[in-house]
Amino acid sequence: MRWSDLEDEACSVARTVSVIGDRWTLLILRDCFLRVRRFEDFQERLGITRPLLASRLRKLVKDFVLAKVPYQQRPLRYEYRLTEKGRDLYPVIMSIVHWGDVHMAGKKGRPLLHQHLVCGKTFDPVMVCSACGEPLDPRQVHVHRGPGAAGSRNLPPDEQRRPRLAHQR
Amino acid sequence: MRWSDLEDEACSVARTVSVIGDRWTLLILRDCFLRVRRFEDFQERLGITRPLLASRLRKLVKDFVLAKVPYQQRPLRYEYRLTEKGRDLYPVIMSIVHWGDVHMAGKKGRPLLHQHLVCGKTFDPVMVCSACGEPLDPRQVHVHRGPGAAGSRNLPPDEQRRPRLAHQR
DNA sequence: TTGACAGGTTTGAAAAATGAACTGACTATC
DNA sequence: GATAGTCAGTTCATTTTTCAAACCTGTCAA
Repeated sequence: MRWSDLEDEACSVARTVSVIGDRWTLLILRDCFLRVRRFEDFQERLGITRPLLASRLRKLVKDFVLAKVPYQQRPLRYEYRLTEKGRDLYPVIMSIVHWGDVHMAGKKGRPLLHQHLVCGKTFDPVMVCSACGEPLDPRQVHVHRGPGAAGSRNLPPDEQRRPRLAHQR
Repeated sequence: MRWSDLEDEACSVARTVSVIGDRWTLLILRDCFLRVRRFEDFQERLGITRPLLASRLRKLVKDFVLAKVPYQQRPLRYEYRLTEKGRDLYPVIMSIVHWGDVHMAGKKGRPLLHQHLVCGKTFDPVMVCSACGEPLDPRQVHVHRGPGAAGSRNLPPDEQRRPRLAHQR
C-alpha cells in the first residue's frame, strides 16, 4: 500500500494519518499552535531541511489544514496559519504532548506548562465521553460498524472472526 | 536532524513522535485498540510489508508500548499486547479518529461508532481541562516554560522574539 | 552596487520502504 | 510417512524518500 492510497481507506485513522502521519508534519503543527507562522521560523526551530519543509507546508495547505496568507506586499511574503480544520487538531497535539510529558519527560520534568485562561490554572488535557463526561478508558468502549463501514477489513476482529489454529481443537 | 535524535529534544511532541510518529505505527496502534494482537492479523489488515511490520513491532516493544507475550508453546508463538504505557496512547488515537470522522469521512458517514459502556451511549471524545472540566480551545491556553525547558529553541516565539524585518521600521 | 533577507528550488548521495520469495518450527490430513 | 498448511518472521534486489549543501529570485537599505 502506498501512502497516498491511505486517503481512500474506510478508516478515520488511515485518512487522518494520510494528512498528519509524518514526523515532521506533527512537529510543524506543534509549532503552529505555538504561533509560529513563517517558513524561516519553522526551518530554524525544527532543523528540518528546506525542501522537506516546503513540501510539508504545501501538503498541509492543499489539505486545508494551513492557509497561506500574505502578511506584506513588496516583497510579497506569506505566512502559514491554522484554518479551523487545522485548529481542530488541537486535541491530537495536546494528547501527544501529554503522553510525552507523562512517559518521556527527562529528569528535570516537563519542558512546557499549559495554563487555561478560562480558569487560570495549570492543567493537563483529559479526554472524556461527550455523553456522560467521564474520562475514557479503552476497556470501557465498544466499537460498532458505522454507516461508512466498507467491507470487513477495518472492523474489530471479533466481528469478523474466522477460525484460528484449527489444529489445536 | 536524524529521527533518532528526536528522543533527546526538550519537547514532549518530539519525544513522542520519536516513538509513534510514523504512519504505520499509528495504524498498528489503532488495531491494537481494536484487540488485534498477532503478526499475521496486523499484516493482513494493514497491508503493511512484513519486514516493516516486524521492525515497527520490534521498536514498539523496545519502547515498552507493546509487550511480546507467548500465547502458546509448541510451536512457540507470541502476540503483541498494549502495556499500560501503550494504553495511555488511547487519547492520541481517539483524537485522531475523531478528527478523521469530522473532517475526512466520506459521504456515507463514519466507518465506526464508539459506545461508552459506562453510560451506554454512542459518544465522541472531548478534550477538557483537568482543572475546570471545560473543553479546550487553543486560543484559551497560554504556554510557559516548565522545569524541563532547555535553552530557548522550543519555547513559544513570543518569549524569545528577535527583531524581524528591520528594514520596514 | 553591494549585501542582506525571505522563501523557496535544484542536485546528487544516503537511508528507508517495497515486494517477492524463503526459513523454521510445528501440526493436520491423506 | 509424504504432503500441505499455519504462524512469525528474515533475506534480498529494486524503487522511493529523505538529507545536506548550494543555488535562485525579488526586494530593500546603506
